[in-house]
Amino acid sequence: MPRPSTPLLSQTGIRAAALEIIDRDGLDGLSMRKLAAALGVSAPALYFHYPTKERLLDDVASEIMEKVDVSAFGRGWREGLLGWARSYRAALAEHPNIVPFLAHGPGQRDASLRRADAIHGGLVAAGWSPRDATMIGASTKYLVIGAAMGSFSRGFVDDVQVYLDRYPALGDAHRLREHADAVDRDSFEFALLTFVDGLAIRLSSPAGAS
Amino acid sequence: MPRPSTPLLSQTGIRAAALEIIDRDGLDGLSMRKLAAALGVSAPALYFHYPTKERLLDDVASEIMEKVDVSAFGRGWREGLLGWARSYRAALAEHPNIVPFLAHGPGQRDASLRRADAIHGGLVAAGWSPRDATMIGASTKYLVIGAAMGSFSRGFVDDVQVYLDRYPALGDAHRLREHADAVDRDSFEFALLTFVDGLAIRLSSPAGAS
DNA sequence: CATGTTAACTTAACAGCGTTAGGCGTCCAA
DNA sequence: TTGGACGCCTAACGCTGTTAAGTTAACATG
Repeated sequence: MPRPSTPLLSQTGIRAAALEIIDRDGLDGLSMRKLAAALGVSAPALYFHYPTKERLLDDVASEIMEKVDVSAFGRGWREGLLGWARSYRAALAEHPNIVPFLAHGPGQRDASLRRADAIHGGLVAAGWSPRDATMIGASTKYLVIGAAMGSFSRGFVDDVQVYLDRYPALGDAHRLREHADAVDRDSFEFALLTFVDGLAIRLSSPAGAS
Repeated sequence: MPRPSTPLLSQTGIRAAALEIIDRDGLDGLSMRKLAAALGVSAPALYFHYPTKERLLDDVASEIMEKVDVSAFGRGWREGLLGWARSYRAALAEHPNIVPFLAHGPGQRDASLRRADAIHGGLVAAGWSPRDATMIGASTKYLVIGAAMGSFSRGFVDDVQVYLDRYPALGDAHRLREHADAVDRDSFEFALLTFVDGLAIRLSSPAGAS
């Protein structure tokens, strides 16, 4: 079956199928053969639309990152930072399995740069020094990525015991894991608000406070 | 060559060689065949000492985590938190390539639980509620893991432009990458101190402040 | 309308992966 | 002295990402 009248594949379709597999089977669960099978096609056919698996994943990651919203910087640095961080985390939490990949390289260069500029610009416009703005941006990213990694892997299960006081009613691991998402969400919000509160101190006090 | 008089392999030796390869060639650069070759042995020989590659990596990760120091909680929650976070980050920064694996599952159960208990206990003893203690522990972990992921991958290169104001002298990507470590270290320290400052507010004000 | 090129797929194959099966000789205990 | 476990070996399985070569439909051009 060569050259069908209507193309069987498209970059959009490939990305969608890939993301579906990743969400369902994990990042390691995605193979080119499995992806091709899901699309009713043989594996090498994919290479006519994406030069490599990594490029495909780059595109999938970029697609996810497009949901990150930096528009709130128009309402002040505090709102801007909170809005950015929350939409960032929400975007990653929707597809936790791709986070390890996403955290290991930039996707589309243009879009990320535009975002970085908006964040940095918004902070500087609010009175932060460029150096502080850089570090605030990086710090916020740390929080988001760290939280996303946590929710990616229920690997923070070493904290089982620690979770118990938060939800003292439950003793079995099943319901515990069920509520781990809530713990993650609460903790992220806690971390973010605490960090922003700490920032407020720094901004109000003269330079070189700490 | 069957059954040599002195065993060629040991778990310790295997771990050391594995970590060396990971540090040099990255996590994906470690294969059982390559590891075996480095030890002057054939690949299946490794399976007499480790049942699986994942178990081996678990052990390597645990070994790294053993350098994390929670003893500073004896000198108050602030010092405890700072000491823990810094030693944690330092341990990961020494072997950035293993961070993605390390962040995806707990290693030795005993050791991590002991650490988690020390952290949680130290916070509660200092007056934090168990719920807050849980979230503080999680938040700090977010910061460390996020920062470690950032230094693992020079993947935050989308921030190239943002870095420029921090080190305005350099324009080429080479020296920029060179200084990226410094930016990461500064940003982590900034994030950690800011977060702890924010915590101090919360502790001094009545419950349910935010 | 015939022709040549390109597009979009196919099957076959390569090297490398983690891992298992089976063989072989050397060491240790009885 | 014999038996068995130990610690390695080679061979092989099914998987991976990717490349090569073949096939034919669609499209552009004379």
